Amino acid sequence: MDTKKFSYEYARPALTVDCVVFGFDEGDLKVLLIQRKLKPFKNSWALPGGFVRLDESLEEAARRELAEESGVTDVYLEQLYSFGNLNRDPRERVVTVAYYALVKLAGHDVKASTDAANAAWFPVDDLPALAFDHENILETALARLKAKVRYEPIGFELLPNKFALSELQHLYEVCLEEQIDKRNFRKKILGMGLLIETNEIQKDVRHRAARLYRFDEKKYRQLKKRGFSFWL
Amino acid sequence: MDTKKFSYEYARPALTVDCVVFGFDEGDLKVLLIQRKLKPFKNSWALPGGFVRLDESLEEAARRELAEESGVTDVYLEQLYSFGNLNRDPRERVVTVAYYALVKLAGHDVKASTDAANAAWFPVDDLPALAFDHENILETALARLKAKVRYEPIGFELLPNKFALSELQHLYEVCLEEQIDKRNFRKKILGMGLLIETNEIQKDVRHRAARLYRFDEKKYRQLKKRGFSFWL
DNA sequence: TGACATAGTGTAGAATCTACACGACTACTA
DNA sequence: TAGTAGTCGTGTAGATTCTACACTATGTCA
Repeated sequence: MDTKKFSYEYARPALTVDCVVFGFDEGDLKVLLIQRKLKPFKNSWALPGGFVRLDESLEEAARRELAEESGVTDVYLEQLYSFGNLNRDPRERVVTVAYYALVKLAGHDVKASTDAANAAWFPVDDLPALAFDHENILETALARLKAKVRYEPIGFELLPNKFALSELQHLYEVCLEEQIDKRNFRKKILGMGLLIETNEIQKDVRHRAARLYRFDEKKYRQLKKRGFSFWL
Repeated sequence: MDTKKFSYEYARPALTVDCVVFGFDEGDLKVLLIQRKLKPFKNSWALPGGFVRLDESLEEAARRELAEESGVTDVYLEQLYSFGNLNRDPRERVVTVAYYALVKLAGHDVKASTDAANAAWFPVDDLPALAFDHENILETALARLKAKVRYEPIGFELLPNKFALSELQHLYEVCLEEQIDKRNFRKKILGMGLLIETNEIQKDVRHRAARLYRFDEKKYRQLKKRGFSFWL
């Protein structure tokens, strides 16, 4: 039985997408990994991903794989980089277009995202060995996140819609790996006029509750058009 | 005669690389384009590029195509973005990994690079219609160049090894599309300590000749390791 | 030798950044 | 219910950096 139905004049690499999914919870940065059920790297942890179909764009493929393998939908998703070294897959030549996603982890229950497949969240500084060149991809994604969080307001994608300033600050401290002065941080972030003060406060917290804020995405888009640039 | 020798179980998109080659000459930013000899878009101008072979990495493919189609070698080359929309190529599904290159155009004679194929340099603000989605790729490359020139010393890749400060300033003015104050520019760029003063001056110039400088790449790498960051 | 074109130089005022400490509020507990 | 523990929320002074701005010097060319 010949299952190889698609023929071409020249050899073609296989094309996949892989996703580095970041979440922020319990005070640190996490990545979503899938445990492989098939060879090669059977039982190893890997980034969610898979083959690109002919009837979908690259981003569509990334979103589909994300949904199928980990139940993650409606997230911030951005192309990261394409990896095409010769021996990244032991079976044959595979080129992958990597994406990274940011999810509001604290909102969704962690276990809810986890039960779709054998998926789990790992702290970025305590990872298992990964399949293929996925450690390399993950490092690239971390570097991108760290750089981009400074000049685009993407940090908010990792927090719930309503958050305390101290949570935001802590997120930045974790991403940038540096301490930030509380008063200076507040001055700067509030000075940009992109946070809307709600009249809610933190709940279930064992000390004085902080005021919650929302990110004003609409205003950000307006300001951006006029040449404003987010900077932290 | 069956020329379709390569068969796969699932359909695969074709994979190409395309290069946006920037040069800086006669005071403005130029792009290298190739005139297509084949359908589709026969006779249209397009970015140099072609199919990725199985025995070469993505970057190798980009360098090979660059050399074959335009004679350009030994340049700064960096991956830009991958484009995979469904109908970017009318024949079939083609995904392309785009790169951008920076060449020291003033050194090499323009015509020397041009005679390899039907290739020519176009000012970025006066381009012909381009094949496929190449205008989109080019815009993406321009945006990247404009952003990156601020925080990485890549501008030097577009200038000859020895250059006058006014040439460097002019390059920045063109890339950033804004006027820069001469004294402030000199203060900042010299203050970084990354320029080596040569004892040469401009030649063939019809006014007082300016002193030439070189970029101190070695020192930049040292400083970068210690956390220094280039900024303009 | 005079006209032209660009090279090369400093400063003052404004804006931004940095470092730093304490009273207010809430939950918990003894 | 008074005390304690833990975080919230706030302002300022000094250092640094940014910005705007104009003239003399040096070489070419006619």
